Amino acid sequence: MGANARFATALHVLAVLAHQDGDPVSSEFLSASVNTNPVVIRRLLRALQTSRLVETRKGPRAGSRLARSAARVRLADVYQAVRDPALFGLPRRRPSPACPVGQRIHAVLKPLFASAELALSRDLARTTLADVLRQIQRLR
Amino acid sequence: MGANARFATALHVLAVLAHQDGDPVSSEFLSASVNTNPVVIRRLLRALQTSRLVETRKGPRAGSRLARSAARVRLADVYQAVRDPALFGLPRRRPSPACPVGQRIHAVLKPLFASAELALSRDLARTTLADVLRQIQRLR
DNA sequence: ATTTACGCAACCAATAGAGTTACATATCAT
DNA sequence: ATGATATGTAACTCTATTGGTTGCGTAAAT
Repeated sequence: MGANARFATALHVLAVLAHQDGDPVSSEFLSASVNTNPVVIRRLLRALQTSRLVETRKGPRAGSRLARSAARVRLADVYQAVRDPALFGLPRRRPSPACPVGQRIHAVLKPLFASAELALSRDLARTTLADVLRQIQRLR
Repeated sequence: MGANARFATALHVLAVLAHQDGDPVSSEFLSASVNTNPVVIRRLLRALQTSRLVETRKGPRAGSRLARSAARVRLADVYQAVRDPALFGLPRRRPSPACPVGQRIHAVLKPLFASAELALSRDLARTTLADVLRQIQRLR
């Protein structure tokens, strides 16, 4: 998939849940809309469950549904639920401690990266899942 | 490497260039500070050259140096130079056109993603390479 | 009980990126 | 000119991540 496509897929899934408001939706159904395997969807749903964005029941006529109204789900919440641990990673290999720059660069960069990611989250918090659903329905 | 570690490595390289202000620095020297292979650094430098952030000369006593003062290099410029084409990718597999949500979700998400990335860039534009160097030197 | 759908482990495949090697090319110094 | 130096670039391997897939156990509704 593309870079960080989990976020887009999560929003897709949540949009379907919002669209089918109330009714539990099976991972089979979701995977058909996303065009992938049900297990991939279940993996994604687990992250959304952990963040209390969706609830899932087992058994016949079961599936997943939103744990709160779509208006209360901000894109920033979804991003937090499924994002990679670090948007801006640091290289695996440690810089040379012999170089004055290498010795300190990572310590300097960390808070700068944190600030940038905060700015990102703030922007994502401006839009809710309800907004997304509204736009989807407006496109008809 | 970690996710998007190219950005951190690029900033590391540029910080070294700023630190050695004026003097051309070889990819050999840079790779020692970053703790990697010179070719990896040269690949990175090419992206920075393309964005006119560094200039490189060949031959003996040659190497790379900043193409403008460190105060004129914003982190957002560096990010633009080395970032992945799309911060938030879309899944490779197209959603089902049979599903009303799947049919439209990507079109709705695209501008939302663009807005978030713009917010990110705006934050990164608040800091310059000179700021980074100053902080490194302050840590002594 | 039977059926349905999730949970989860295990594995394979595709992808991207770093790392590496090798060699051609440009340029400086003499 | 010539030799030394450092980049440019292609080609390859290695590794990590992620999606995709299969199989089976388990919970819950009827």
